[in-house]
Amino acid sequence: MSMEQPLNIHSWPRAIMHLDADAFFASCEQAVRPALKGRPVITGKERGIVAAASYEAKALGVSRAMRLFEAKKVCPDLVCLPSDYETYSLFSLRMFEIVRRFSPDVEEYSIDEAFVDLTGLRRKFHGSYGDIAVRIQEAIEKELGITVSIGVSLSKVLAKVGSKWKKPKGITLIPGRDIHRYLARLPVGNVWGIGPNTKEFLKKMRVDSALDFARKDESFIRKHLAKPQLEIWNELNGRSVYPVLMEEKRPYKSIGKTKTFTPPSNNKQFVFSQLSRNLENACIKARRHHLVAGRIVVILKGQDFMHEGIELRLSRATAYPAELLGPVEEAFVSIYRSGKLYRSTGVILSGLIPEDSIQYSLFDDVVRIEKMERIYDIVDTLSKRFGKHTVIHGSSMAVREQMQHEGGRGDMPSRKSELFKGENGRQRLGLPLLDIKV
DNA sequence: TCTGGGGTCCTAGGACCC
DNA sequence: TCTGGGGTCCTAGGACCC
Repeated sequence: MSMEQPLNIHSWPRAIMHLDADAFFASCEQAVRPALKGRPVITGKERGIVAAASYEAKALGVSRAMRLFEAKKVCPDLVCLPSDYETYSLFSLRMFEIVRRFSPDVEEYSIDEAFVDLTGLRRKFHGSYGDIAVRIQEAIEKELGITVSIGVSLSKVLAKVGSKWKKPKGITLIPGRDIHRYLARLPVGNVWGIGPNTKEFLKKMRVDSALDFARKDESFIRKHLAKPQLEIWNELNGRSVYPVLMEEKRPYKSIGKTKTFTPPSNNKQFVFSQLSRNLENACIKARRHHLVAGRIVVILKGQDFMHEGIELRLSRATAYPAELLGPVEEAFVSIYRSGKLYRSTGVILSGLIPEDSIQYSLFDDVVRIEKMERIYDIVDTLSKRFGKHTVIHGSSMAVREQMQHEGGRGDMPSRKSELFKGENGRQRLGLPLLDIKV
């Protein structure tokens, strides 16, 4: 394999901070309701698994992704709450605002994590990077009532090592001369970006700690691994290659909705209505962000956890289910296998572009499209006022019907579409959009 | 961890074109 | 007719993350 391209290594040493909120969802709940402070709290009730656990709950043996009934078994006093993303987003927003008071160079990495480039800020704040970390930590705790853990080092990967080192409410500085001490005590699989696969491979090569990995020759990395690992290797050695990206929320590249249902079903109409519901949800999200999709992937997952997908290319980008339902149904019919038990369906909208950049072709029925725009404006308005899915497509109805009387079967007759051309086991739909009844 | 949901990036290899 | 080599674009699937 050839990787002659040099990596973009920054030429001077940087001071990069990683900030990670402690048990974020649970902490927000405790901040909002002080009566919950000191008590074992978890969120995720709506899904039946633990999404976040407060430190009190963790101390009693509750861990992430645990099933709710198990968590209650080990901890009968557990306070179980549904996740309230609106509130968490608000806390997140305020947290980033506070961080930005110290440096404009902030990357909002996820709802509860930030990277900050602190390079050169010591003079401005009359103190060390550690002092700056303390001030940020104090400001967040005082103003929001939640705690964060912070790592500061020469690169993003090392800063992440630091923020995980001591939790909750830790501050860990890793200067260049101390890097080896931290890495020696860190299993390589715990390094950001090293997943189970790479970990297994490295184990075979007798690379166990992050230090073992960092000490390997560049030639070893280039020979056996790929670009992401080479980047991580450099970062672990204190050479920063990942910049702190402060771009305003980059737009979505894809929007997906998947849902698992239990028990698995071989009712064709029911499975399709699940798919239809996912399509509606994905489109709602796309419209909320004023995006339209040029491509759409339809996915079915069977009991064996193998999934089959098919990608559709649209002649005109859209985020209206009425336009997509036809093609999606064709795709569904082509991959659905009668009698097979399915456990999940999914839809991914990709090739996303801003809705105002749609180009109409000569063949588009502009009048019909505008009519549809008005209808979905109304749908979105109603949903905003009365709740999601106030108006749903008929094709999604079976989701509800199934809830009412379980076990009904109603296989639709299978019809194979000529629109699909198989090639190499993959299939592709070369559209014209189907008729839309508006 | 016997498997929830929402994302991003990388890469090998095919299609297509000189 | 057979054949070589090189470039670009695209996509499916892998790997990883929160």
